[in-house]
Amino acid sequence: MMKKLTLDFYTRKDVIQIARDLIGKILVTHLPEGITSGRIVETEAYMGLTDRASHSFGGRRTARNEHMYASGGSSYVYICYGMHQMFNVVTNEKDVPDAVLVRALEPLEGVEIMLKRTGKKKLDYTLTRGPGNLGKALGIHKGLSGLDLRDERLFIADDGFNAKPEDIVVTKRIGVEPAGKDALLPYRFILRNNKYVSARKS
DNA sequence: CCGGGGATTATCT
DNA sequence: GATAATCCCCGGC
Repeated sequence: MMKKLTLDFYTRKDVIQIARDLIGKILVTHLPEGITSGRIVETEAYMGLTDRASHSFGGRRTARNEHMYASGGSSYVYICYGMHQMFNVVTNEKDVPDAVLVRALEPLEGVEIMLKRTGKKKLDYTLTRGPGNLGKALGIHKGLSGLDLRDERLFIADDGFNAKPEDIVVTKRIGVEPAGKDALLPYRFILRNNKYVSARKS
C-alpha cells in the first residue's frame, strides 16, 4: 500500500539521515501523460550553508536556488548543463537550505510513458539511472520546482519496502570535484546491488 | 575497460 | 564570457 510521506519526515533537521531514509521510497509524478513512478535507489545530501558543493553555500541566495530556502517537504528543480532537469527534496525548516538530490530510480509504473518521454526503445538500466535521466523519464521540469511533495502531481510515498541497514551503501558524491575537500564527504547513499544505481566509481 | 570531449543553454559574474 | 550537483559516444588499449 502506498502512503504519501508526511511533513514530519521532511522537516527533520538531519538532511543526511533523510537522504538515507529516502532510499527505497517511491517517487511519483502524475502529469497529463499519466502516472509514472520509481523506487529511489540513489540519493545525495547537500548541507545548505556549510557545504561547498551546495548551491546555497554560505547563504548564497538567487532566483535559481530560492526554493532551497522553502520549508522541508517541497521540491527544488534546477537545470544543469543547460539541459538536465535535476530533482531535489527540500528538507529542514524554512530558510535553512538543505536538500537531497535524487540520483536514480528503479522504474515501477508508467514505463511506456517514460520510454516515450526519453525516446528510448525498451526498458533498460539507462532509463532512470542518473539525475538527468530520471528527471526526463518522469517528466520533471523547472516548472514543478517549489511544489509541496504531497501534491497530486509530484509526491513521494512509502509502500512498505524497508531496506536493511546493511544494504544501504555510503560513498562520496558524484560530479562535485570543484567543492574541494567537501567533495569527499560521505553524503551519497545507494541501494546495494541495484542495477539502476549510477555506475560510476565512488 | 577506460579516458576524453562534445552537446547545449540557464545562470551568474 | 565562463561555468555547470550530466550524459553519451567514440577511440584506444
